[in-house]
Amino acid sequence: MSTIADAAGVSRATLHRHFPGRQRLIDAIGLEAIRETDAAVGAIDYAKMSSTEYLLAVFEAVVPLGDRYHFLAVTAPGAASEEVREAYARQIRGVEEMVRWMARDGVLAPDAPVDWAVLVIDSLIYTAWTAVREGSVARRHAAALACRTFLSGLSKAE
Amino acid sequence: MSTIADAAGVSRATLHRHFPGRQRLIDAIGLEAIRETDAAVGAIDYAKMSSTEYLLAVFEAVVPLGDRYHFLAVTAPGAASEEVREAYARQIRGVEEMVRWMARDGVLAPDAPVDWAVLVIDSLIYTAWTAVREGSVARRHAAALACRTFLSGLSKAE
DNA sequence: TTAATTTGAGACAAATTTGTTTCAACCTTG
DNA sequence: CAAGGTTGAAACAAATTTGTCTCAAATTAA
Repeated sequence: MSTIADAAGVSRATLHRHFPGRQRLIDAIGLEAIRETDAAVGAIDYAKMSSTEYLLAVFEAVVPLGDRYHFLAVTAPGAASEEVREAYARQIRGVEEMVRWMARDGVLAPDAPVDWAVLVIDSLIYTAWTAVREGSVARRHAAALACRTFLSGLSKAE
Repeated sequence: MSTIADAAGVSRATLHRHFPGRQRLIDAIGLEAIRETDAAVGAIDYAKMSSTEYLLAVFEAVVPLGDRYHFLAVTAPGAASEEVREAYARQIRGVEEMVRWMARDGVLAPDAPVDWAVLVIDSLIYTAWTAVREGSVARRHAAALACRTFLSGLSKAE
């Protein structure tokens, strides 16, 4: 708590005033992460695009929020309330829907398991954010690189 | 510490006897994880194979150890000693060498950044282990699926 | 069997973390 | 300016975690 207060540039007392108790803080972070992710993804107008264009747009929208996403994937399941975990599960189902869309469109290989695709997308989002963070990949290239990696991998196309 | 002792089926006192202090325990876990990973990868006879065959062999060897790998990637950097972090960095450089080998062989796309490839391999190892763990992917298929995802992605080949 | 080692349970002190409260200083708003 | 509200610093109690120690029971070795 005191580390968080310091990082927020606020006293420990104030942190407790805003979020009475550790649990409340964790839940608030989780809900905020979900809210921001939903907002970013919800702003995409998927009516106008193909499923792969949508995938790219999702990467573009979510990669910059990578740490929030990661919080939900790693910390929340262990420490957040049932409510947050449920909202996160809803988000995962959203990714699943996107994968099914791509599958229906014939974009995905028929033998690619949906669950696996969802996990790979999740991890590529976090990996792309990590790569930007540590300076391995330029911010403006990260989403496209992740998208391409998901679709065609990194081997030489031929 | 008491959670770990319980999980190990051992009393808290005994845990402290074997690893005097939290730091020593974390370091011991890190070193053991590195040792096991090195052993698994070192047993591969790369002289006989192509770079992609080697990649698959590495996935086969490391995916089953996924949680150890993840410990190094997530917990160790924050809490382990400099020694462990250094050994982990050495391991990452090993992955980097493998990627360069694939690049020299012309297997990788020339515009695929090496650092990105390394990060993707890392994350696919953990993702594959996760998928097995949660039952999304059969244990015997996980490594091959991860390898294929890395090389050609999940889109329909055409 | 006997001796040596290792273990678990429990008590204990110390350190760390958490949560609360008070009060003076500092904003905001009217 | 004046009132109402928010903040940081500090002190404080309570809870949790960590680390140590002792001793009886159990395991292992001789």
